[in-house]
Amino acid sequence: MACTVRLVSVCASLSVDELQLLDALAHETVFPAKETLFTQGQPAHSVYNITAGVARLYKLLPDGRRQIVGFALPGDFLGLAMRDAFGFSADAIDTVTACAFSRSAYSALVEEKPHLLRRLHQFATHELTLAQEQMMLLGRRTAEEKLTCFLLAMQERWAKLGKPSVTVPLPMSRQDIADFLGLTIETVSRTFTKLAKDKTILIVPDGVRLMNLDHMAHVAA
Amino acid sequence: MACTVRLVSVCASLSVDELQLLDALAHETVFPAKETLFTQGQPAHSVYNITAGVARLYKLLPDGRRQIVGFALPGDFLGLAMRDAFGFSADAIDTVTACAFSRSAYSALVEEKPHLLRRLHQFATHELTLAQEQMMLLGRRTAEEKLTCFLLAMQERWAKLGKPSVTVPLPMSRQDIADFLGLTIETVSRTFTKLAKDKTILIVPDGVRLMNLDHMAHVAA
DNA sequence: GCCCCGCATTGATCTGGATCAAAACCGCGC
DNA sequence: GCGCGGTTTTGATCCAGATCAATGCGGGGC
Repeated sequence: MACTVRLVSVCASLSVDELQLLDALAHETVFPAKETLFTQGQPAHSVYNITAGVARLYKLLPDGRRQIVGFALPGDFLGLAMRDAFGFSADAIDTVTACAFSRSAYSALVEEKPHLLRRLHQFATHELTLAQEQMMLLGRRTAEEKLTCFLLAMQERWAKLGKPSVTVPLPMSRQDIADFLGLTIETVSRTFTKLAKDKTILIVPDGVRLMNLDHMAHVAA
Repeated sequence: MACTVRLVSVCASLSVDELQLLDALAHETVFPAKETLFTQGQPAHSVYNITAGVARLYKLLPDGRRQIVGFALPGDFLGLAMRDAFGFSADAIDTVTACAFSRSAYSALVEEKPHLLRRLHQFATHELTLAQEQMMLLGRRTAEEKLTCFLLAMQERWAKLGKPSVTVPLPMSRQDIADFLGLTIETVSRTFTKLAKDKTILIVPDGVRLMNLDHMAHVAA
């Protein structure tokens, strides 16, 4: 497994021989941009560990309203929050590569490796903390605060993956950002424009440069 | 430990001797209505298992805006989503009794009892699923849908605790409901009035009677 | 019983963000 | 380079829910 995210991912807790066990179970899969990894409600035969690319994770209402519950970056694990069926859909934003594990084999391994379970539990509680932060954002923040928090959070996430920079890549569309922040595409666009006019950010191709981190951190509180 | 929530709680996974170990660690604590269990950012010396009453779990912004991230009912475990400090505050809505465990003793026990860890992990992933559901609600649903979903969810939760009934107790204030649903108290009140006029619900002291479950389930989708 | 006092309801008005509607941009294929 | 389809930006208007402002109501203390 030529895994470039080993140190930040679930696998970081494992010994060499445990990794070999895991290797035997994993099959690396490539999903081209826009392809579906899995769909909400579908029986969860596999779980995934993203190794490259970005995926959007979302829930749909019957009338088509969409809420993106998260963006999965390299190192993220998909399959924590499901019993038999996936609780959300996932699709590739750019080209995504992922380690897929059959759920039964993965469950069996987790049973007998408490290290791995502890690591997964850490991931789950971290996700839960982020989800609660997102509830605050969705329920109580203004459009400008939402976008500011989002940009800072994305910078932070890329930084943890070894790409610390004030230039933040944004591979997702404006519509995706809107559906993540509980806004419309027009409001997201207008808010980007406003932050750019304020010289808080500079809009660059496929991303944004953060020009006034102090001010942004203050808005995000 | 005269624990009335044993079957639905974390403890359900334990054997008799493990329960005795846990008993030795627990001290039952009573919090009168409005008292604080713990505060966001405070070092987390204890974790809690609610045995009676209802607590509100919330985050505050520096300017006072509040988001309630959940209501803790009997059987709920508080202390999943924190590293060293609590990620949210909790206070008693009515009289709350809880089993408190010192965090260090609890961590040590979890280390050596994979049963308990697996159970905690189940709780965490369940919480995560609920949190994602709440994101959908906060980001994409209308006021009427929000309240309808909330009332159905509360009914479900009381039912799982052995109180199945179309009369749903609501010990929390209108302001609490507003801060949970990302609305104002006025909108919550108006929406209650509208649902009552539609004969979807009947407002009773400290709660609500659900008069048209089919219609509510349809709105909640 | 009656007076508070904190909560809830109702009413009137305002507004942030949604909706509707063009334009502008930006690859990409030919 | 040019045309074309999808995305983004900008503009004009609208409206769900917020805000501001009384009024109502219920339970506890005396």
